[in-house]
Amino acid sequence: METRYNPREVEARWHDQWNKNQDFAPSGKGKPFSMVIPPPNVTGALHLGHALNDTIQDILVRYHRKRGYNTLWIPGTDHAGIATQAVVEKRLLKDEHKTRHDIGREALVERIWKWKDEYEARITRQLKSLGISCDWSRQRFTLDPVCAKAVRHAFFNLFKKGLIYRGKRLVNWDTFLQTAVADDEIYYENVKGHFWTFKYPLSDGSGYIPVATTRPETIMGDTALAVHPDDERYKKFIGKTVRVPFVNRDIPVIADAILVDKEFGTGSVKVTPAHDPNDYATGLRHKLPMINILNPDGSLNENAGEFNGLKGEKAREAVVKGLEDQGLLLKVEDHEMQVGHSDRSKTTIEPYLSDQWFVKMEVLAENAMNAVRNGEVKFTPERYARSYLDWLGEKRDWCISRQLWWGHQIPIWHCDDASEEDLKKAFGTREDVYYYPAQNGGWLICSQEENLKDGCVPGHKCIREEDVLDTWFSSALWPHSTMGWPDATDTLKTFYPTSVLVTSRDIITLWVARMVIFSQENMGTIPFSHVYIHPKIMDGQGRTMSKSLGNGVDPMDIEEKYGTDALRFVMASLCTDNQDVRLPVKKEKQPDGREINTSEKFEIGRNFSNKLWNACRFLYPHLEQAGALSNKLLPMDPELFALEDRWILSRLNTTISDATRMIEEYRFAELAQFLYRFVWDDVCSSYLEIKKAVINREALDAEKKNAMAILSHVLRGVIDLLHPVMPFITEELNATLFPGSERVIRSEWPAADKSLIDAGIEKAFDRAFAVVESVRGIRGRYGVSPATKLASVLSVDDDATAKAVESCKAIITELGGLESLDIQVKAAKPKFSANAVVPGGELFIPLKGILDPSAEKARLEKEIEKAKGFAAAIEKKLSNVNFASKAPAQVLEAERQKLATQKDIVAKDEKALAELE
RNA sequence: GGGCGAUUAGCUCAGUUGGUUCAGAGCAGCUGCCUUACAAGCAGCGGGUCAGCGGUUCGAAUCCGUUAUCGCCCACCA
Repeated sequence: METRYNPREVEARWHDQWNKNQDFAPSGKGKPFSMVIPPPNVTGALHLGHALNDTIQDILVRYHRKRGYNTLWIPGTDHAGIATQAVVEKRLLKDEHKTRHDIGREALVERIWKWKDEYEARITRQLKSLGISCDWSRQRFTLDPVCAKAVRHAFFNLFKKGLIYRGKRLVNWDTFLQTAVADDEIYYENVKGHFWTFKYPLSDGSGYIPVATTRPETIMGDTALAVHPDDERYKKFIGKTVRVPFVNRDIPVIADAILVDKEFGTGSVKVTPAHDPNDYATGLRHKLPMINILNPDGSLNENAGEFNGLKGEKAREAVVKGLEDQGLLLKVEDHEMQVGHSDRSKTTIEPYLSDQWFVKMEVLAENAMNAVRNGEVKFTPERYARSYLDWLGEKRDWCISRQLWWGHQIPIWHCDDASEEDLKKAFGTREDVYYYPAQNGGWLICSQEENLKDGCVPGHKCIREEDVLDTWFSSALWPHSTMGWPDATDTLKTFYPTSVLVTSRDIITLWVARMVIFSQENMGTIPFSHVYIHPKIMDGQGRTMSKSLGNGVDPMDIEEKYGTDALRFVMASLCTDNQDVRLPVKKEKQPDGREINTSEKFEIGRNFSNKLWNACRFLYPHLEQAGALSNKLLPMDPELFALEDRWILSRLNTTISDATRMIEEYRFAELAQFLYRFVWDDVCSSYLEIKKAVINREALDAEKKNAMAILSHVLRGVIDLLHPVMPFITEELNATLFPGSERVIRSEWPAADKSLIDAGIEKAFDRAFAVVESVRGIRGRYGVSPATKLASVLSVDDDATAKAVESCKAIITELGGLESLDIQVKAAKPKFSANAVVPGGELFIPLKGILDPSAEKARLEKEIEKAKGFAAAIEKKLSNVNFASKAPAQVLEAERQKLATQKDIVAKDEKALAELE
């Protein structure tokens, strides 16, 4: 074995092995455990957030596989509609100075597919490199034929039930991409603007009502002027009409207490239902006309009269000037406001009235809420159930249409001039076609088929809807579409619903909630019973990692630098109950000249791998000598057990039960920490060091052989327990130390043997360890090298203690580097010796010529003072009547014990002080 | 504006039902070691009024209230 763990070479080998043996495929035996991967967007490469998400899932999958579950994890990627189209369009513009309209729908979509192929391949490479054990033979893409079929069927079902409708709605319009953008794809920015107050003239010429606005250019779209019903200033105008400047339309003055705040501005509001969300709601309340004054590109249209064709700031200036010319402008104030911008194009969002498709949420949302309320779907941490419920509780209809070219084209055909008879004749009793009359005449025909052929309604034109579906529509089907729904596949039968969904908090509403909804609709059941929400990784300053900030970390860089297991270990360590975790990022030049983002936080993972590796490397020849390098564990002989042997077995079994619990409870940071402690502290620092003398014996005596048997048991456990987190190194070590045994990915998860867990032994060990620490402390104080073997005397208070300590003698002499340990009841302090008070006794180490009496005096005095102070505090507490009467007996006893200990320290140190000269 | 988190050592974070030697880990710092498994290591040391204030309690990092700062989600002011 090499002196350092070499991840690259080992990882390559195990990728091959797992692949060759199809270890990631379901075993076909046992209870099912299944998951679907949250499909990464094909917009770009994976980042650290994915690494974390996928590591956690893989831990769960590998654990359950080892527990004997029939385990399936389905991988795949998401077409990410608008995001992907936007990156490809941006590139088109940059490289060729062309827009999508220059090359047309077909050519653009073709280019996006190419992009997708490139990035899907890259993402898949990254995922595989992480060692995650998905069944790659089932890899899906949200736009592939299997998923497309599911989408058509889901749409069809909802359409037939009347849960999908088409309507005019105010949407967030991206004037650059010319598409509706979802609320969550908008960010707000503070923009310095103005607040214009002008006169709204009454139609009858009797005066005006002052009104203030930040958007004067929308005035041509006004269809009412609203005031507060209780506003004395304007009460008298309610029911009258005012005249819209420029277009000379009369519009009513209405009373609306929801829209209008008496105290704000002029206390009057111009209502433009087609171009403002609040006005839109007001328009619906008062049944106002909605006049669209914008073209899709954001310029004013013919409804704007003389301003037709003007856009943005120009339009605004022209309108303000017009108002001024007519003497209507009263004042201009500076005003800062929040303006919505499209996340994709970074341009200003216009509220815009357009034809869109919606899913009715009323009933669907209620059902999905119930699933969480009644505990069918459980969130971990629990608090996240709240964001889910709050969001669904709004029951806002979901706008599912997008004016894009990349995505699932809506399976609707418009037929404007056919009669119902024509349709009946064309489609007869077909169950895969459903139609109903459109609001403004004609028919909407929905088909489960891929494409209705031209001439499907003889003599009438059927034109396919151009819009595509919101990406989340196909993502919402992911758990069952990946398993082949709507076909009744064996996979669905065996593995649906899935067991756990692992994701991050930002898509609880967008994705998690919608999966529940669609699963309930399509499958009649929930899609998963547990949702584990893991923290989000931020940079050292608490900022989201992003391309634009340049603070993102590429998992593959980390794998190369530290090893994949190291990356995975650190990912698990980050998974606390927290909502964010910070990872300080550091730029670093690589030997090849490349600059990468990395973090010192990964060192612990690499060091840990190396530690484990070296422990095994050390033991290897000795295990070989003992005949333990085999797929059969050497039997242990309990007769020969020393204290440390029983201790390490107790620790092992405690760790088994802890680790199991941690995974079951999604406490991955603790899992990583427990395993780290066990391997580093218990096995390496303690057990191996204690046993070193035995291990290094040349001859294989019974004691050594037993030690090697114990160590193989311990290593067997470590390898199995660590495997879900660190799959590569554990397979490699298993193959080395237990040749011929089953691969760790398949071997059984260990069960804790409760009979070997012994708190008494762990306590005895702790006492021995306290003595060791005293020895080390004395060495540190006097700079005595650990290589210098020391003679020592351990004075104990009574025979019982002497006997107990005798059983730990090996521990103390080995770890303390002692030449001798003379255990005596109430021993006299040897001359020139340093002392240390330990539980039940006192340790003396003669240090003639080294001991510095004055330094020793100062130390003892300090220690005495400290112990006295502490003792006084405890006495005070004990003398408190309330404490004595109310605290539980255990606590009282513990306090008395502590007091005795402190008093003991004082007595012994004082004696030592007296004997110093 | 509504909701949810966070605030503990220089940095990143633990601290599971309130028990005081329970203030911890890793990293960073300092001291000493190439002690034949591991310098990606070993041994030791220093370092924190647990954000502030108030309350409950015999007892609070832990429970309640409140303030401050930071972050996230949702809704958004004509």
